[in-house]
Amino acid sequence: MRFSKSFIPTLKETPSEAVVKSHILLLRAGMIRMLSAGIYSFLPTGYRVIRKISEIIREEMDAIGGQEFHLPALNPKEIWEETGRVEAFGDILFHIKNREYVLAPTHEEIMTFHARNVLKSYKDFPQIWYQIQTKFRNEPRPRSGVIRGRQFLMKDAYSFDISWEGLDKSYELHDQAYRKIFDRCGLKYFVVGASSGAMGGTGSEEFMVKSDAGEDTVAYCENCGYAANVEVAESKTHPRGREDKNEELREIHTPNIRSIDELCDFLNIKESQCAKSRIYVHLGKPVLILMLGNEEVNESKLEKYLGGNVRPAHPEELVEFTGAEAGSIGPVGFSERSSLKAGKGRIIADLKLKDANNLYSGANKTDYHFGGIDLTRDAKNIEYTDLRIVESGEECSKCDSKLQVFNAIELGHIFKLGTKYSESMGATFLDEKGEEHPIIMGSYGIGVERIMACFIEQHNDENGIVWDAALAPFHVHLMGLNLKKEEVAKACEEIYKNLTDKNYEVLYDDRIDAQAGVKFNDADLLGMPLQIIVGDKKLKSNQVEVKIRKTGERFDVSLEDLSKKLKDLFIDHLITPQN
RNA sequence: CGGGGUGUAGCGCAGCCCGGUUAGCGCGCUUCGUUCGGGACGAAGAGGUCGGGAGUUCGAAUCUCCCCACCCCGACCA
Repeated sequence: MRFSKSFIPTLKETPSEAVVKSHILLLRAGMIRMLSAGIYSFLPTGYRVIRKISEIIREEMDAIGGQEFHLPALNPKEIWEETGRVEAFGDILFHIKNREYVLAPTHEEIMTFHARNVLKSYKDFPQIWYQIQTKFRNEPRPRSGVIRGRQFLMKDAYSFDISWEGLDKSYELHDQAYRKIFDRCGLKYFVVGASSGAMGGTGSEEFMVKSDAGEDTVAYCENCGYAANVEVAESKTHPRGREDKNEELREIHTPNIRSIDELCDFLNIKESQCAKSRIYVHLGKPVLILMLGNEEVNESKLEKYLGGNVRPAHPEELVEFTGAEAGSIGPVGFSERSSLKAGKGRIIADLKLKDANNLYSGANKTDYHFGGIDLTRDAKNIEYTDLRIVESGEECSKCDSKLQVFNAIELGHIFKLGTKYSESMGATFLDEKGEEHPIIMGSYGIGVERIMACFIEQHNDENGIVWDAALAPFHVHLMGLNLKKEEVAKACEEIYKNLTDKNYEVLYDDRIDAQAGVKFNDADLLGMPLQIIVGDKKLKSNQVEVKIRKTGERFDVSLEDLSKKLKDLFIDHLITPQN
């Protein structure tokens, strides 16, 4: 490709809307442009990268027996109503105004629709169906360039099995395929256990890349490799325990004290002497959650424990359920009180509070707290479970090392869906005995643009992007300096033809009026793995210069040796070592 | 959806508080010349509904109100 004939609008300055590195570099390198918030156009160079990523994904999906589909993004709304997901997605789902269509945010329904019409016999299984296709999600706040958009490319795959063992196998195949895909793309990633959230299902793993631009928070143990989304992450819990001298329960007047901090200041006590209460509503009933000190409730863990969605109680409900306003709520007398109005109120406490005594907590009377609370004496039937959000530096639950907690970008997610969609949509098969069963499904996604963005996040320097050969828009960036000199132009044309004939993808900077510095800077910004620099001085001794973008290493090569040298370089140096 | 911020030429910005010739600057772009291995120099040019609408005023980029877009933090994130 000739630079002078290409649309590669590089930018010298950083556009003001870009904050994260990959976004800045994608814009500056002329690979993407924003059309609207969270909606990006891929320019030719950027789209070449997308195609390379897609091709790697195809090869690995095909290798596990996947069959590629291309489903419509425009979907009849009624299919989405079969599974109740029009409501579940809410405002995230784009609706078409002048016909009853929605823009698909994912494709479980459509794949299940096709499966139920065709996969009728146990002999038809297993199946793996996938596509690489545009998804639409009305994100309230798109951000970080292509990392979170309203329209994005996703490789989504779906497995159909007749047994749970079959699902395990399909899931395992995807796990292996995903590792190969991310390895081939040159990404450093790790795999975490995750909450399956509203997708429903029985198990899931996320493929994550550590990044400050990430929107997920994960806990990771370097020592044993334990990794989990903080939604589900566990650490070694040490209950605060009991103090020897057991105090009497006593009421304390605490005017205008609302927070644990204020309570500690007011009574001159430590956080570890306090139990914070939060009221959640689960299936219409109040549940009191007790946390040690100022620790936050992990709502994902709570939902998992209770089974079903929870929401924090509204201020009016607090008074109704407890008789007190926020800040004065506590476990003592809660169950008895709420039994009058809304059914027996459960109390669920974090494991750190297991059987603790001498605690301070709200008295369920505004502006009053209790001191000397003994959870084994003063509140009945407390359930204990892990409800904390893991923090950096806590002990790993699997070994004795310390956990790190950091942000990460989710690249891929694999789910064991089970029968959620097949049951609601009536996708069944007949087994050998002629009995009907719902198909057992899995669902597996990869964010294609995110691979590109994450790669750039991990492979850049102050001058620009540093591509590996696998994803680079071109293998070689050929530069002719001062092309007004005939011998330079002639040599460049020969090299260009020669390398192109050998199936190298060459970007030839043939701009006549661009200065050397401009070409060097654009080449570093665009970041092809190899640069070939042709200048008149070295050409006099029949040599050109080769520069390895990644290392900055440069050396002279004679024209005759050039293609052999390139071959060696591509084999030896230009693929990032895998995980 | 809550909080904060920005919107002036393709890009980056100044001007706005305190209204007043023809709205500036750097980069980029066009033409000519010189240069030619790390974003060169000189000269001459082109390019603007100052985000949109309404209002105040003799006069609005500037003041007021409404709307829109975009960014950041939070909430949300199947």
